[in-house]
Amino acid sequence: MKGVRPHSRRLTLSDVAKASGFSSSTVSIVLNEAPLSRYVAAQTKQKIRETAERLDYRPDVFARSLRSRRSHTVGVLVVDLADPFCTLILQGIERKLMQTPYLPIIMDAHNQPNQVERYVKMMLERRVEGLITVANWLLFKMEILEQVSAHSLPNFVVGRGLQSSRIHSVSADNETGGYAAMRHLYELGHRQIAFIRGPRRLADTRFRWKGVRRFAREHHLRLHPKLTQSLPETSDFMSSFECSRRLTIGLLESGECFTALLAFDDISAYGAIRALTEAGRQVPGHCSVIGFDDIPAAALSSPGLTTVRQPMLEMGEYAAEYILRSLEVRSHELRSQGPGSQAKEAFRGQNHLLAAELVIRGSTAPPRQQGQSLSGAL
Amino acid sequence: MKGVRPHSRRLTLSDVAKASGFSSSTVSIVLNEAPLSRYVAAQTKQKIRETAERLDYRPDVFARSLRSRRSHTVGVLVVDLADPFCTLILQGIERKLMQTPYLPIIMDAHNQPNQVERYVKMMLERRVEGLITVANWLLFKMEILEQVSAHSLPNFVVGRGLQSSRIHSVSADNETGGYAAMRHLYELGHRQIAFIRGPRRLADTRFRWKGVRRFAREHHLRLHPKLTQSLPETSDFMSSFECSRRLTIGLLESGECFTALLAFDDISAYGAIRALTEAGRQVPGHCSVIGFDDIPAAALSSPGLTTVRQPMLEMGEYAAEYILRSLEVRSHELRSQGPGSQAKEAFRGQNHLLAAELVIRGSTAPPRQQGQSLSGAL
DNA sequence: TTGTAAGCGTTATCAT
DNA sequence: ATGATAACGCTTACAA
Repeated sequence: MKGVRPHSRRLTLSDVAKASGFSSSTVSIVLNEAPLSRYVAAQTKQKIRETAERLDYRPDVFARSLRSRRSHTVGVLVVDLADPFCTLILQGIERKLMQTPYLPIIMDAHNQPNQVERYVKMMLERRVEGLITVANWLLFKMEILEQVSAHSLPNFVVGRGLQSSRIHSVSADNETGGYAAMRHLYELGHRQIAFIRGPRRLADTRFRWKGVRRFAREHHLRLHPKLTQSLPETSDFMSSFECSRRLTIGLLESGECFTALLAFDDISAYGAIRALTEAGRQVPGHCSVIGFDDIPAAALSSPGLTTVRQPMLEMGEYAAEYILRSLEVRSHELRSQGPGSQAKEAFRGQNHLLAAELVIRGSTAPPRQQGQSLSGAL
Repeated sequence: MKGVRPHSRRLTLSDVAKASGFSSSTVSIVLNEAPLSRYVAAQTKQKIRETAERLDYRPDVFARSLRSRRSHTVGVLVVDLADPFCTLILQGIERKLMQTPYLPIIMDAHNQPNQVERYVKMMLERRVEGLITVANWLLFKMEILEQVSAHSLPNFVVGRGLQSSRIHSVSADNETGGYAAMRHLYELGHRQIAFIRGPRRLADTRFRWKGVRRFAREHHLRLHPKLTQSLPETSDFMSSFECSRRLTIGLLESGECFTALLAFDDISAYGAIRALTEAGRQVPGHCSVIGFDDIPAAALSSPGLTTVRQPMLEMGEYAAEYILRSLEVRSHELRSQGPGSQAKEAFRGQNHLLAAELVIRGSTAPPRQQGQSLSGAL
């Protein structure tokens, strides 16, 4: 038989059964710690576990899934992995799932709506037991996700823009965030504030703006319409850099005076900063800039970007927790043969909000009086 | 039967068989376009495809994998997803795999060596047909990956730091990159250049430095040891920001004169910039700074960061291609029953290098004469 | 307390 | 050209 590779056949359950002297059912029951294993003698368990260990037995996931109808996987659909907003959310999800037998199956739609659809289908085919969608920039049709709910799988959306849907979700408290950003600028002494709002259709845009307006109302601050611009309905998160830069140039050329600029998010804040510095205005010397999100770059740049942090790690963890809990509820239902309970509904609200926290860095400062020194600009 | 959910049983192959009037073997052969399908009448094929389509038949991946011993998945192990260096690589991998029946299974080790080990095992258990490791910051033991090779699966590493291993890999041409960075500074007129080198143990560090030294030698430029600092052996990519900032402060305090600084990577470049601006030095006005990698933030900050771009997308694509090709070779081997051929070895070299390209942005400029104007600093 | 046996939905090897 | 039939490795009634 020289030349023929032995191709050592994989070790199966019945190998362990033979080696331990018990039947494969007993072995299966013991190794899975199935309910029935309560009735198996401690000695037997011990022996079985030992031999399994000794032989380094690894169950075949496919056979197991085929038979048990469970995949022990959770689908994670990322609309665009390149968006820095996403990665921490993913880490949050993974961190939670790591402690469980569930494995996240991550797919990246590259910001292409048809990929989203394709991947949802693939997820379903791969029999994920739940789906988490990380929607950084929500311009794909939510209806696609209804398929998942139709299969009565736990379905959850984390991140931007979910407004009216029956799908549970978590996002940062945009309104309070917008409010906090405004207050920060106000407390520094700014009264002439320019705004780069997000795309109008985005729910986030509206919520943040609501917070801004609420603060303005409470403090008798007039929001000058000429200082208020909106990003176009772009599909690509990166394009908002360039759009924001253009809008800021327009703001500058309009001749209107402003000492601070509140941007929709960090990317657009950087676009604004680029326009300002190109026009010879220092940040924060001549103009303070504040963003939203706290993407990793915000801590890197000089000056650091003052921003409103979305708790992305926590959002990811929350999403994973939701799925885990739903799965738990479900298996209880099955066990008790009861009809669908509404225990799941108890999960704090349809769209949960996590606090957004102001992170003060170097891009904001008190407005400078005319003629004041240029030094100490940082 | 009221109250009992019908729980509509999944549609199986034999359902399609019955509906189309053929046996399940024929249906299977046709739907898979197996070799044997060449002998199936065109009419039959047509009919079978139609009914499968009509019933919206979806094969069960688990049954299929169990039987065929193939998973059609490729494992992608990311050492740390939060590293901006990784995401584009991932997108490159995915972009390539998208066009094939292979699905990437992405796992993120959160920069924890024991997670790497655990996930490699899980990958193996999930029967991935190949493994791509995205090693942004290589401080875990490569030996873990030997397990994969031991299972005689295609095994590939993309990114930083692979030096001496039998595992194939792709990385940017660090030496040429270092050389290009040097040349750029030199051509701008810089002669007093400070260096923040990477951790000594990292292969990347050595290659980049080699390029730097080669340029210096060729142009009779003396590299002042006092201006040459090394980052410590950190495990976390983000900590290099702070380390670099500290080293730069030291450089500044040493009183040595330098008009440009060449950093190990973009993160450390930003650390240096922070130190410089905090010390009141403008970039590039008083000091030019150049990085390495071209992480997304490099285009966002103002001034934009001049850097040496690692072609991450291409590196990812290359990795996926390697796996795909290996898989192809393998199935040919199986078909021809031959012993392991060395066709695989023909894949351009053990460690393939992709060109690193200089990206000139705003953080580098000609050195300024003493007393020159401050304006136009960008 | 443990063993027997019947599938899960495919694919592959034979026949015909 | 197409159809039986036997695995693949596991879980789970049910039997003992």
